[in-house]
Amino acid sequence: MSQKLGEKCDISFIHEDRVKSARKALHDDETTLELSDTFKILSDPTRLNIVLALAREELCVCDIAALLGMTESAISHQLRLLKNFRLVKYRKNGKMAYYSLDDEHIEDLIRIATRHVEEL
Amino acid sequence: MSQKLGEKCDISFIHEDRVKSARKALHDDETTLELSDTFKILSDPTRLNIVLALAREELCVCDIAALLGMTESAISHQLRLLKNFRLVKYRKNGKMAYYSLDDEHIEDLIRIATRHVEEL
DNA sequence: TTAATGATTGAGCAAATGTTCAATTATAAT
DNA sequence: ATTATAATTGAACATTTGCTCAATCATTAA
Repeated sequence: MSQKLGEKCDISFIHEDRVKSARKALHDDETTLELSDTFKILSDPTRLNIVLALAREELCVCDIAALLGMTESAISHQLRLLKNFRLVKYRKNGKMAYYSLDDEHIEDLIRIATRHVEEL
Repeated sequence: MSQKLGEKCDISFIHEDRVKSARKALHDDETTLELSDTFKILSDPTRLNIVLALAREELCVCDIAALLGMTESAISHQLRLLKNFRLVKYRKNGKMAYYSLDDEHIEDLIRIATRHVEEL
């Protein structure tokens, strides 16, 4: 995120004032990365469906696989990502692993995005 | 998204009631895809920065490249994606292309996500 | 007209992604 | 003990992604 002054775009900063102003709208690099990662975790249809399902019901891997018509393996891989991201949690009961949502804000995020999509 | 009943997970639908309930939380396939695409467009740090910058200021490609310390080519490629997604618009003036945000809701989305990230 | 410059484009490439498949673990049932 | 099954894991694979580089377009300046 370093700016090279006037190497290209040589009328050295075509709009220096605007660029300065725009810079204030950006976040620091770490926050930016966390932000984009938040969007990334929801950017896959399978994961999005898993999150939506778990927002309503506690389900085992088998349930989710049946619900989405996918293999348990594929679901398990995605659940690991969601778990690492602390979006879902699980409890073990015998052979089964019961997953549920572990985040209050993500539903708001999806709701806003849904509204956005519907207004097209 | 087709469900194969009882092929695997053979106690045929471990929790049929819950799966049925969870299914109601899902969207149709097309909406799901549009939703995940909405998140995907914001899932890259460069695009996220571009959107945040254009939310505050109208900028030319050159400005954005300088702001983010990247080549005009890289920025132009990302702008094309954002333009196709109707998140940004542009006007031409001579050699320059002035880009600006073309979406009211996306800022809300980023704001909610920012709040989410800050609460970790 | 010629040269210079902002912007766009396409090919190429390395890295990341999402699934399948097979192997493995852990628990329950016989 | 043996078998069956829910779940996890790692390797392999094709696809997608985001960038660079070079070429090109479009407009302005000389």
